[in-house]
Amino acid sequence: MNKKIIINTLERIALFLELQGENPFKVSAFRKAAAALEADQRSLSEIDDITKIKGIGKGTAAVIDELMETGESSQLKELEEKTPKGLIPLMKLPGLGGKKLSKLYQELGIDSVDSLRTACENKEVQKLAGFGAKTEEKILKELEHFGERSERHPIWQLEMIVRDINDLLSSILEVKQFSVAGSFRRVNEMSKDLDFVISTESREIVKEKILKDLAVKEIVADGDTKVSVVLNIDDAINVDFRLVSPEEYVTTLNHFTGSKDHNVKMRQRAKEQDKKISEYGVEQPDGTVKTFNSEKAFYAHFDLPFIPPTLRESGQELERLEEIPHLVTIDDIVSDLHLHTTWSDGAHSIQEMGEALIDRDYTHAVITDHSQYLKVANGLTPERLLRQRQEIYAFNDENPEFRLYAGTEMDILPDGSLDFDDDVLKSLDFVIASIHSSFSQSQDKIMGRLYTAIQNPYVHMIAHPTGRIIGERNGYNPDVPILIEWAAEYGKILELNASPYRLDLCVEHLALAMEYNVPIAINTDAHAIEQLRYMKLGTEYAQKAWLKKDLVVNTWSRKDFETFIYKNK
DNA sequence: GCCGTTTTCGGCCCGACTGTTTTCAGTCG
Repeated sequence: MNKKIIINTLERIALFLELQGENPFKVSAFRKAAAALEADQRSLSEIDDITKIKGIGKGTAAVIDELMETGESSQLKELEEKTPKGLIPLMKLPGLGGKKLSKLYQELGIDSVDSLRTACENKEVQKLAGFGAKTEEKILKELEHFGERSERHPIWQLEMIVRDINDLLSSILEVKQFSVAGSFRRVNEMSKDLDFVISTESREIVKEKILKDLAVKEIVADGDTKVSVVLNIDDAINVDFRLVSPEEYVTTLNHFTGSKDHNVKMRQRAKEQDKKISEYGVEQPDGTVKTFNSEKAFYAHFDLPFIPPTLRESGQELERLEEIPHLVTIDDIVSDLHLHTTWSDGAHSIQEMGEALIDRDYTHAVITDHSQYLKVANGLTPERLLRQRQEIYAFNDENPEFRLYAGTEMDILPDGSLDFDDDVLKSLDFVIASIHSSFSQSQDKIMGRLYTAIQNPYVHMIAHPTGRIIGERNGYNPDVPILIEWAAEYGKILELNASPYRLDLCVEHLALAMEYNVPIAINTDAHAIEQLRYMKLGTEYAQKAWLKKDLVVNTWSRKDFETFIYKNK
């Protein structure tokens, strides 16, 4: 029996109990049991007494035992027979939860989108206790475009919107402080909506200005402290604004940054000290409410180090506190090893790129334009590569405190060969190998291509190892655990491409690479100076994998970097 | 359903908003 199946079964039981309108604490008990099992690092065979795990008791252990013995859960089976599957998608309708759906099913026999629509149209729903005409209207309206609105938005789409909203909020005088919160602040790949927390003493004015200057399609909620709107852009996006006083700002930001699990763990901790956390502050045992100037002070109040938003996920982070000081941050980064210029498909010259890198206080970087195969990107022939190197070294002569290295982002061709001969590669300081073509080849073929690159003594790094674009395409589906083993064996770097479109490798694979001590380079792959900012996103994303700074190549000094790149020369 | 070194019963994170009520339940984050 696979652990994943058990976790899924427990979660499914919770879902069905919820649809039955069961006691919410009972529902969450099943969810907690699933989460506890998932958080436990051991495999099933390594766990001798499952009820020793906190959150798993007699009832949930019985489900697990039965699953292990028979492969099935009679409790889930019974629930599935009792509850129609058509109710599950209805849980997604705003305003409908387990209680209301249960009532609709029990009293009107509603078990699908269609029967719900018919019942609303016949005005049967408003007759039920707890429902009314408004609820019925709202359900009908939601049903009109049910399933159209995409559930989750990719980080690259939201990043642009966040920048626009940041500009708007910066321009409002009455706004004292503000920040994006929610899963976007935690650097999740996908988010359902955007949350902003705003500190102001003039809520009404700020609210008015936001609603006036933003392209608002619909106002979803409009209360004292909360405005919730749907933006009028192609892909409707929900944005919540929380308006609070300057004193409350930090605790509100913390609350709406979440995650939910992190907040629950923090509140439990507070409770042990007889304190109470809410978005407005921390209520002390004597009833007074304490507020904070910074999140650092907030965590210090509970004898905790500052926990970066990126780590606030499962609640497990509270048990890994001693690792936090070793994690990579933007302040540790001294180089960028994957950059394009006007020599191939970049927007800026070597000179412009170099100066922008110096402005960022980097000590070194590598220019890695595309290779000749990539004709659409104006890829470089060996001859142009030679001329480019002269320009790079000329820049170094004028800027002795900084160093640009001559590199390439070389294509691994569809037939499995490399785009440059060893003689050419040998002459370069740094060689990246990447796949940009024939994504649909079999996994064997893709792995063969990657193996050729990994084995080559002059290749230093594999860029964007899976080729994925978040929310758009999965890439070329390599067997990443094997790739990681190869990288460890041949001493190669794997990239964390920091572009919000890619974030490739993903969190799970970064964590696996760290187990194998494979060095990781966080690179922007910038095709223009503005894109150098992606480095911050890259380091934050790396934190989600608990990546240690020592393993991140861009934190290495120029001397250590040179030792690595010249070791086979 | 789970939990307990002030507890084996009575809590379970906390509060805003909405729509239904006429003091509150359900939903949401």
